[in-house]
Amino acid sequence: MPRWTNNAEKRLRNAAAELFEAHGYEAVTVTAIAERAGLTRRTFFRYFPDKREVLFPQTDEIGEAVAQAINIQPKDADAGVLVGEIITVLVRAGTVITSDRQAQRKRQTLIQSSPELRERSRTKLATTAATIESALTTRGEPDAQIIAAVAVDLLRTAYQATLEGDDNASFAEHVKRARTALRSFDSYSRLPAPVSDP
Amino acid sequence: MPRWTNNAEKRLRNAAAELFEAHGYEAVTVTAIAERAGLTRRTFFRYFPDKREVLFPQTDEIGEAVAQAINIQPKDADAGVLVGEIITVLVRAGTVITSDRQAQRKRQTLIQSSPELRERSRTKLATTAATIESALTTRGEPDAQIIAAVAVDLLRTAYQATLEGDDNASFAEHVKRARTALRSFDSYSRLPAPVSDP
DNA sequence: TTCGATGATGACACTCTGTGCTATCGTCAT
DNA sequence: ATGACGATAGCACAGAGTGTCATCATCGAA
Repeated sequence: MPRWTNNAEKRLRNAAAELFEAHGYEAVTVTAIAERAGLTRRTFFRYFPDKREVLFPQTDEIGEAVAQAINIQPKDADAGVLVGEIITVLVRAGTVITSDRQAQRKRQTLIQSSPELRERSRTKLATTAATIESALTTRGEPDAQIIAAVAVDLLRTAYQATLEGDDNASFAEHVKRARTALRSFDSYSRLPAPVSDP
Repeated sequence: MPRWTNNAEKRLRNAAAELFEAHGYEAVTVTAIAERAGLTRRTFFRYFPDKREVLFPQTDEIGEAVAQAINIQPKDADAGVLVGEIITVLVRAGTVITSDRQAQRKRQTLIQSSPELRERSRTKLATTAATIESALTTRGEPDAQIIAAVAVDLLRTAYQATLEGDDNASFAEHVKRARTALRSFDSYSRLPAPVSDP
């Protein structure tokens, strides 16, 4: 029979979660995590490139899903259609993610408690944005960067709003609300000289 | 007479810049920077909280400027007006920042060369977004978070486009283009079930 | 001038992260 | 058995960041 149940990676993640919850992220050392998992410090770093990563299991599933949806679209789809698809996928993903609000709230609280973790969280979202941007660029979309960035903003803000709200507004509703707010950016441009823009 | 010219902070920044340019960010040790500046490792950390920060001198000037512009507006200004002000200030700031393209290109190349520096760069922008969001929230704007996030996205993407482009498009033109691209987010929502949305 | 306070710097020790390298142990096919 | 192989332990090391104390220059007051 195997030494233990052998899911070293899972054991490490569980140990980390328990210790972080008890003492906070910074107070917990990698050695402590490894020992609680019955392993060695060195082994920890064979499963995770660094200490933060033990809290971010996912590969960029959302970004991949969005890229997939973009690639499926017909060649002549314009930006409006592509964005519509992006939003659809994001709403689906966001709804799934926020299904167990209590667990996500705890996780989010932990992440927000440490600058290191906040930075890593931003990096993950940046990766998602990069994935989306790449898919859009492949299709020749000239404004891929800003579109991808805003899409991820919608995901993030709706995610947080869904978790923070005591009300029962759905993720989709928060996305819709945020999209509406974007209209503020489309007003008549009152810059130095309003040249021509009927 | 003072030991040297005593601008310890400036000396450290210069030393760091020179060494980074010569050997890359990661290859340069804090000790090396300090010694080149005629100081000690320990002194370095008295001027900068960490190694990355030696490359990010600014206090959040842009965020403050935007917040200032927001606070000036009359009480009854709606989101469209506020966003207009935000854009105006961002365009001014962006134009100034991108005035010496060559220097900024070098700086940006260095930052992009290291994951640590990319993360820190994102953190700085997140700070700017937080400043703007706070100013908007103070005014009772319910969509402060998404508006602030998108505003910073405009700043960042236009900044990068301005630096990367060999053409002579201005920062303002890049912002305008990106704003136009945001219209894609305002299309009819074609989600699961189009319930009621005339 | 001398003294004492003050602020900046040096010097040292220490913890923790992250990494390379080697040895060891268990498992499995032959 | 035996040998190959994958996972883990064990060790050593560099570098980041921090706390603490000593030292030194400067400057105002007696």
